[in-house]
Amino acid sequence: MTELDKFDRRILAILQVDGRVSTVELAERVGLSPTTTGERLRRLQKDGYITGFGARLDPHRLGFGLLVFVEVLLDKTTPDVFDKFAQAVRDMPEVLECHMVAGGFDYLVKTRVADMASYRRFLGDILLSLPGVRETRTYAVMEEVKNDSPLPL
Amino acid sequence: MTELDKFDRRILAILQVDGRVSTVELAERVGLSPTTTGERLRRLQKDGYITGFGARLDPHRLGFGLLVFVEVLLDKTTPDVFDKFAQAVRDMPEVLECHMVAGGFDYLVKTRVADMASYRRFLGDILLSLPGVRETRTYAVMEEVKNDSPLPL
DNA sequence: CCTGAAAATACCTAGAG
DNA sequence: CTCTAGGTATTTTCAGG
Repeated sequence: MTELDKFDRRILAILQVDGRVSTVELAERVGLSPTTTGERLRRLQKDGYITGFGARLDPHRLGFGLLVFVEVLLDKTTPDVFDKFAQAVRDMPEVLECHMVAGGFDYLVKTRVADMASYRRFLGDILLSLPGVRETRTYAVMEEVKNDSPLPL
Repeated sequence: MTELDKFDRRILAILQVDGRVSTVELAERVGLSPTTTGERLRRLQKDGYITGFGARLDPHRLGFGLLVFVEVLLDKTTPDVFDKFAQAVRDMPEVLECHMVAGGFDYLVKTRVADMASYRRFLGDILLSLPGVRETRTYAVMEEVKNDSPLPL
């Protein structure tokens, strides 16, 4: 678990984009033998650099035409509003991301829904019904300029 | 390219989480034969439902300890500021996501950097040096409550 | 859509540099 | 720590029903 050398970074960079390459092809693209490459790959997983593999899906083709960001402000009078909100959000399948931020609001929520009507339901029935939610600001995405870019290794 | 049935959705759901399962294991988990499953998988890729496969990496272990969101407001006097900004952002490896939004600002930028000093450099030397950037608001993430959640198929 | 085979490919171990 | 090489196990693929 010391440090990553040039080959490790190369492996990670390739795997970020082509998650399904075989060990032999990966080996020739990084310039090592399949055996060594396989060992490095296993080590990178064991040490937690690689947390998993997944397919990239096209949200628009799957009925998620609308991407929305929501800024959430909480009522900080109750003690454990933050934990409660965080746990509730983790259980919502519509929420793809949620981050606690420092600045003008408390949480930034990223969600994908079918359309504005669906989002209206999500906001009213689910998000605003949570205890402690004092205010929300909705920002609908008009154009996804860049999305799911790989980490610059 | 008609519609997705229950099996297709099951395949996509599994592949989102386990992008490297073999066709035979995928087959027994969805309850079809390997042959049929392989054909469906190929079709889902050809029709664009699956856009690719990738490894999920741990940003914190790779030197990206700080996640930051930036709201950007543009100077709308020049005609093509939007296109210029969008193209510049696409070429920045530090920027993981960028979306044009409707509401109080123009673009929402998601970036990962090593620390606050790195972000300071990114903001001053790169983002603010772009023509047409009138104002930015920075929100540093204190806790990543939820991240890269799969689409709820 | 399934079964059953063949063909290809992958992984794993052993042993040398 | 890395490579070469062979044997083993899987997987994929292509028949035909």
